[in-house]
Amino acid sequence: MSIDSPGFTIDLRKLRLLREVEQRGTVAAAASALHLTPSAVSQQLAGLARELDVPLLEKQGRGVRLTGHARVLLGHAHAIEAQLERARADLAAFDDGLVGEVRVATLPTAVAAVLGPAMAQLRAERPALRVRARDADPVGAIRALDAGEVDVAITVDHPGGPRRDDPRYARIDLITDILDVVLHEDHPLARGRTVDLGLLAGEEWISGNPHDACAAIADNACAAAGFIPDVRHWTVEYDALAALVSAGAGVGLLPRLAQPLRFGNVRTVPVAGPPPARLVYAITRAGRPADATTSIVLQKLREVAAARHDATSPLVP
Amino acid sequence: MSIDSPGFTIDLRKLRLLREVEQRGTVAAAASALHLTPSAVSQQLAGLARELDVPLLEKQGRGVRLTGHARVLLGHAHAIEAQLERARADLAAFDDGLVGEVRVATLPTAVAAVLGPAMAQLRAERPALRVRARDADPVGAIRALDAGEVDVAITVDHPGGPRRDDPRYARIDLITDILDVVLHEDHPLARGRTVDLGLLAGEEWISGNPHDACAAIADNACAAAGFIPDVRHWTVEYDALAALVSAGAGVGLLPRLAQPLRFGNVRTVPVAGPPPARLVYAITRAGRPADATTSIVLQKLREVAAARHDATSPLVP
DNA sequence: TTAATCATTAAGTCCATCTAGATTTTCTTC
DNA sequence: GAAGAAAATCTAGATGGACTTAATGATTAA
Repeated sequence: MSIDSPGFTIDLRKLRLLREVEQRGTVAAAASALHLTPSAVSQQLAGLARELDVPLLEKQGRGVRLTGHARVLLGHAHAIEAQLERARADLAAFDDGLVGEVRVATLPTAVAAVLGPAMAQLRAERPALRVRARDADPVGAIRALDAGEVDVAITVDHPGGPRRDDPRYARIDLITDILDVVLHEDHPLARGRTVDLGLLAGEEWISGNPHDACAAIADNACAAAGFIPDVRHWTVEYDALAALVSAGAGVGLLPRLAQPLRFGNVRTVPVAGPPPARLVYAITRAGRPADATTSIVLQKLREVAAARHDATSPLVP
Repeated sequence: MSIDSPGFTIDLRKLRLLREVEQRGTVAAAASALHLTPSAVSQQLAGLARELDVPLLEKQGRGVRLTGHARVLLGHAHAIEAQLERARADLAAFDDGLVGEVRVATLPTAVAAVLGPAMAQLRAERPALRVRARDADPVGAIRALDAGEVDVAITVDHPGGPRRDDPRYARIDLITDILDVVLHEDHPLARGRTVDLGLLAGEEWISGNPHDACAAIADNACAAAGFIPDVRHWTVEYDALAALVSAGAGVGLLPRLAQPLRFGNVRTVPVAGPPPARLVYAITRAGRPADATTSIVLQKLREVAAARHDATSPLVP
């Protein structure tokens, strides 16, 4: 349908004219109230009636009377004008961060620790500010951010991702997610308070997604301990990695955010010395000053992360 | 506020452009879908952003991205377009008598017998067809009908009212409302099966509103019986007339629609011979064929009146 | 009957919107 | 890295819709 074909839309200005005629009783009075000539009002309403193919005005003495069609139409006009008024109010409220939708791409593991609590608090504090969350791995998160599909991404560094000082983005560090060793409960080191990674040089290793930060961090940690891990298995899901350990297939490293595990025969043990970790941060496009809504979500994420950090996952300096 | 001042209304066509840009992703695609040039879409959206004083589009690579403001606006646009769609549907349904409002002016006494039951049935059968009722005496009813304030009047003939064959109106007879004599229970004739009016020639009479049909009918009935009643009291409300009889102030005639009375010491007795009566009818303007909604209400009134007529108030031939 | 009020029509003016072409920016490809 | 393609925007000019003025017809009031 073409944009100027009849019936494409209804001109709200004409509805306004009709409403004014209803309230003031005559075309002339409506025209005067709107600073128009009666001729203009008459022509516009005749045009509206033609577009809709219904009679709107009937002659009544030397004045006019609204038809039943016109009254039906006006019933909706009131609703539409009210909706427009709400739209206008919401546009203003958007600038104050009271109304709007902020789209967030997040690491699945960050939902429980950060995004979920933040959304719960925001829902209570600002009911008209909606957060729309979606899962994304680090690659997908940055891609969605670049494409404008999301306003905020909660993610970690990954190979090929933007550098920390990339001017196209603004970051807020949220929490340091420490990686622990995952061992079967029968493993000789499973009961230790910490584990020296070097002692696991001879084990069969289970690695995460090679595109993910965890795999690289694990490799680096092993390299620092002086060996290259013998990776026999790859998984994308942390749960699958834990399941493999549970089955005795090998050992691995798992971020604390993905814990606790649901396998009774698996133990997680902190790494001895400086812990391998990944920094979870929120990142936004840095073009111009962010919307108030986005700033509020970021601030809430920072608050929630700070509380969480005190509890379980100390930031490394 | 002038009709073309900024903020008077929002052009729905521009909202439609914005929605198309949202769905298709680019200005060019939206323009193509609407058979316009990209230039036109760009200019219109720039104008909308200027009118609303909010940014709607941001540059994103070589394309554009919608701002948070734009998404807030579009949330309302969906609601508005849905409302417009409903308006269009209702305009069509009006012609089928499914949707609309019919305004009725009615004799107060006709509500219980005719209009009330008709409204109840219509509410069940056609929930979207609304009847708006208001009280009116015969003079006010015709005046409201002429002024276009109501579509139907339920009334009776009155002095100065339109003649039965007035071409400006169309009538539908509803019920013949017979007038009975009202007597105090101690009156010697109060226990009779009928009363000969001539026997009441010496009584003090209580009359209704002189502008009302009842007063004229009573006068005529008395004249036919060979006397002119000695009217000592006038009332507008039937209830007041009955109260006067109850107080022993005199006798009178009361329409059957106003009965039963709430005074225990008052009796109503039919007039002997041809009963004085007033014809209750529905009347509409006769200019052009009535709206389907109005016709449906009239038809329902006729049905209800026919049923009522069988029960209590036989039509005189 | 005359005058006044109201709506509508006809004709002309003016402004918003559209098209066409040029420009700028950005992405892709060689 | 250069060239080309794609996208949006800008400018200028054309077009159509909306408004005004003036005239007409109908109705009411005096």
